[in-house]
Amino acid sequence: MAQTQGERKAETRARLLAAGADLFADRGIDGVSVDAVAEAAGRTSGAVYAHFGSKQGLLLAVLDAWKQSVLTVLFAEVAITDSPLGQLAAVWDNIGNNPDTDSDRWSLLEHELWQRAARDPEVADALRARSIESRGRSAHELSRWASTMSVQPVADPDDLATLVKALLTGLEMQRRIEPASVNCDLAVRGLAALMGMSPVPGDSDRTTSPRQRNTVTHDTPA
Amino acid sequence: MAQTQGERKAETRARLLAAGADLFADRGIDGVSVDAVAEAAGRTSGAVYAHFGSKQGLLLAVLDAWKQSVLTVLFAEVAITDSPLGQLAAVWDNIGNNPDTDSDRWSLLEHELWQRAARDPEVADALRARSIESRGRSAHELSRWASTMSVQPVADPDDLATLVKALLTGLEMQRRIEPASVNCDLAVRGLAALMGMSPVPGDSDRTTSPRQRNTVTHDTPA
DNA sequence: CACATTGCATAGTGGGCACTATATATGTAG
DNA sequence: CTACATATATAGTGCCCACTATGCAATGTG
Repeated sequence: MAQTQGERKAETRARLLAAGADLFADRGIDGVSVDAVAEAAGRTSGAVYAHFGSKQGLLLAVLDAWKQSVLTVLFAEVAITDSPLGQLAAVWDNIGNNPDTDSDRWSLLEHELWQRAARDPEVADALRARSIESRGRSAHELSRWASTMSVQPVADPDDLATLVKALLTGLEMQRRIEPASVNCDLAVRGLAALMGMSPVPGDSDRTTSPRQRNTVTHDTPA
Repeated sequence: MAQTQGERKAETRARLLAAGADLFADRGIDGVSVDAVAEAAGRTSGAVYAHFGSKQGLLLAVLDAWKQSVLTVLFAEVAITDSPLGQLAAVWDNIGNNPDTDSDRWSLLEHELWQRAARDPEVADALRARSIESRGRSAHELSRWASTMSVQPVADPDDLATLVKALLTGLEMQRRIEPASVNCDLAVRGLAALMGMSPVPGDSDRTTSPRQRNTVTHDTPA
């Protein structure tokens, strides 16, 4: 007996979710056929329909499995950095400065989902739940950070988390269109302004110069 | 002679572009067939291929025709507002606080294009050109504004324009997922921080309370 | 008034894809 | 060992859609 049926089923499900996340991020949801996902997972489309019922079901399951993964990594990276501005730089490096990494693909997938949410209430609900939860976690970390640093951010923790996420998201988008227009120093200046850290020293300061990339890796959620 | 051939051709082209922009924004590029665009324009798919060669050609033409329209309206709205914080509020109202208006649909279309640009170099080039140009205009307006107001923004005009656009884009995205988490006051606080206007008064200040909506309208570019 | 050209319509055509119906093989229970 | 249950494979089916080939009526030209 190589595997029980339950084990095989669980493995198939995990493979399909991983393949779905990968391909959806790479080629876009509409650019990927159910057969392609199944093949990438070493299965056939029959398995997808047995597990998820439809392509949409697979999509929602991918979204669900994906919760928290990016934020968890982010906090880990910030924790192992020391200077205040260096920590802001670590935030940017994780969100928007990692071409061809896991976080890069997650962010493309997030955009795919966002776009679909604009027209599909079911996806919108799922994304909203995720958004509320991750903002809560960010707000907590940000308020701890602000009191440690003795700075006065421009809004209360929850609103501050919204502003920070918005700025990072917008910068990351801009970077994809026009990489030259966005760099780490710029992101740090923007973040510092929101955190109430005035005024940021110039480029000569080494805290915002190119950093050795830390290597906390993402693991695909179960 | 009702129309010369040239007039008819020009009208068909304009109709197709308008219908394409509308439908692409509404249902997504992949969610709209060439036949649907043609029908919305009162023509048939033959006209689309005669004018643009392919669906992609139509898309690029839509992108091209769309240049500047949003920024032009934005500056007009800001110009007819008086108080400094009121002007920041006017910026947000135009970018992110207008459900079911033209600017709302433009922003959805912008996201459609952004997403496609992530996988299609031809679209990416077109978007990049648009981005550079509009940042230039914004930088100019922002630096004028900053010197008029005697404030010291957190970065030079070009970088400041990038930060402002990023923040507005991110807030607008967040608003679509979770409208309650973003309001005008929050946007004004964030913008003010980037502009170096410390510290923003609380909510009781009337400058950020609900404003009568101005009515500068978009015109579909020729 | 011949007749070329243009602008668009009409009518396919082939391919891709979401989804279904059913078969098969492997594990499971009595 | 028999009989059933389950997980996935196989083989369609019908639809949608980008794109093409061609027709045709209106416009332009001498």
